[in-house]
Amino acid sequence: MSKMQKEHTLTKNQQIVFDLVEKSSEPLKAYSILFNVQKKGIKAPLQVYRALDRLVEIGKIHKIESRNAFIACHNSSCQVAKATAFSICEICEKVTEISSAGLSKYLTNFKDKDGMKYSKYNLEFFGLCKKCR
Amino acid sequence: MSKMQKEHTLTKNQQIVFDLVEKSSEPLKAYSILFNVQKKGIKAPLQVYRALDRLVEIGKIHKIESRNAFIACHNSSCQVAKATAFSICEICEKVTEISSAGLSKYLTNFKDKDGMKYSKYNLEFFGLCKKCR
DNA sequence: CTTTCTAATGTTATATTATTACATAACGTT
DNA sequence: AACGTTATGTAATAATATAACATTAGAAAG
Repeated sequence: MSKMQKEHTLTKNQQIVFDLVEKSSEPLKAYSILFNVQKKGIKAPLQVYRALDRLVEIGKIHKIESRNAFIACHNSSCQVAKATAFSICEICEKVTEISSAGLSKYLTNFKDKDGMKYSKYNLEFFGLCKKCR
Repeated sequence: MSKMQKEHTLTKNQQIVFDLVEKSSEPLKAYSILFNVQKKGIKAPLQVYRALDRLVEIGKIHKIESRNAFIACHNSSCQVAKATAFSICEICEKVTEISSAGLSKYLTNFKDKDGMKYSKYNLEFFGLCKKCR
């Protein structure tokens, strides 16, 4: 484990939800997660949302805001989930996390007209993926 | 009217919804819009959502995805709503549309590892606004 | 080991956001 | 006038998310 990354031991529900999201090749929606973890004893939406909230907080997963869906983090450099970028195919809905040092550097250092600097950002690109073009 | 911008005559419901969003100093949520236009004869959520969808499509308003709220476009350069950027204060929830030629140019030209270029993006920055700092 | 504190869990109910389905009306074009 | 298209009206319901409150589990201190 990296020295820089704080260790977060996942609780039971968090682990169950994370395992599912992590295994998935596509972003999962909260109620789809709920349906799929009911056999593991999670019965209510709130149990899922609480686990998701915490997992987002510690950067293990990200929320795709335009889709209300969750995807595991595949970018070791966004450990605290403060700088996220995704590409989304508008046909097949495939979502990929973008790991670009240049992009991340540009946005992290971006200052607006008032000189305001931001502590966090989320960027979603839309277009057609290779397959769908 | 700019030569570049296509003229879109708004229909009755679209105009009612747009007028409200346009007057507002903060992003409005769909059901808050509904409540506020009931005196104008709009009675159902769907009427609001249809107007919002169309207004977003033609670039008169934008959706703040992380807040499920809508704000009028204040950026003459994003006429077709394909390149949007906002700053969001995490305390007071003030939202401002960012107009930065540099940012817009950088993102519009951004290509990922596979050389994929995108037709659209939405960027949301989070931090504390002047007042809340 | 037991008290205390905190975080996580369990459970029910409900709030909020958004869409499906279908019927009708308005409008431009031929 | 007939036709196709877009907008509207309406009811019902689906999908997403949170409030409120009770209970349990685990860590830390004495």
